Amino acid sequence: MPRLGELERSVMNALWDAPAPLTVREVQEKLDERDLAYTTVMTVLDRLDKKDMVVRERDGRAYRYGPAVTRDAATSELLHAVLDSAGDDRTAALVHFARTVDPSEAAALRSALDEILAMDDR
Amino acid sequence: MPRLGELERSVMNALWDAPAPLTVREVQEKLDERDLAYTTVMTVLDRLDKKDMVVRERDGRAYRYGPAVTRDAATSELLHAVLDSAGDDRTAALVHFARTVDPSEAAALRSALDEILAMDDR
DNA sequence: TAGTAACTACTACGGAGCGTAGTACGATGG
DNA sequence: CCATCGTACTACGCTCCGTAGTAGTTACTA
Repeated sequence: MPRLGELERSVMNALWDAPAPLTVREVQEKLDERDLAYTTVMTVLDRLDKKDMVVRERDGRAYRYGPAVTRDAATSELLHAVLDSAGDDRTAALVHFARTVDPSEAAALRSALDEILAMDDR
Repeated sequence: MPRLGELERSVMNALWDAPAPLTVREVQEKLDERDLAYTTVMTVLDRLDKKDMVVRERDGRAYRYGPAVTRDAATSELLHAVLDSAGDDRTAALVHFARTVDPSEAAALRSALDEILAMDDR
């Protein structure tokens, strides 16, 4: 997954927050604090499409855009990418990370790990 | 911590791999497969310095450059940055991540979490 | 002592990514 | 048939980064 710019990320967030695929117009309205031109939103969605971050489907004369992956999966992929870029010290980096996450998140993380490790043992 | 380019990352790796701070010349030699100009390496080190990724100290008429943070810490910071960019679903992203890490890394991660969570309980 | 080698500081340039948007053109509905 | 809405394509300026040259300073050496 390629890296996203700040506006691209906002658009993805809009798509992730929506219960169903959105048209360009609807995305523009969701971002109306930024007062973007219609074509700006179109360009961004087009780039996201080229990056395979969104899926588009025809709806009458317009397109509807939806996220190609869930937000969790996308973030998780990014985490993996960072880890891969770390080269050798993957484990060390993870341990460092573990020591610096928010406690409640640490707990969530551990219980998820417990589950998957338990399945492996079986 | 700012994002690094590919050459910048190679230079950081050279610094991380070295037991002590390196001069420009020494970094250039470590990267000699790439056959970079001396000044190219200088520029990169200069940029890394402006990004606070390295520390430089005088050594005679030359400078010696060392990493400003350990590799683990840098990677861990990046992981945090990714997580922050994820917005709401931090925990969900972590859970997704947990389910997709390499099993041996999952084990390492969990034992690190065990430690820190145990300390918190105390 | 004057030339050369080593090192730094500053400037430059081209390509890619991205925020931003305009124009041209086709379809559609009154 | 004309105005509206939507898409496709093009564009422009900024920043980052890989890459490097030049100018200037210090220091050693013949």
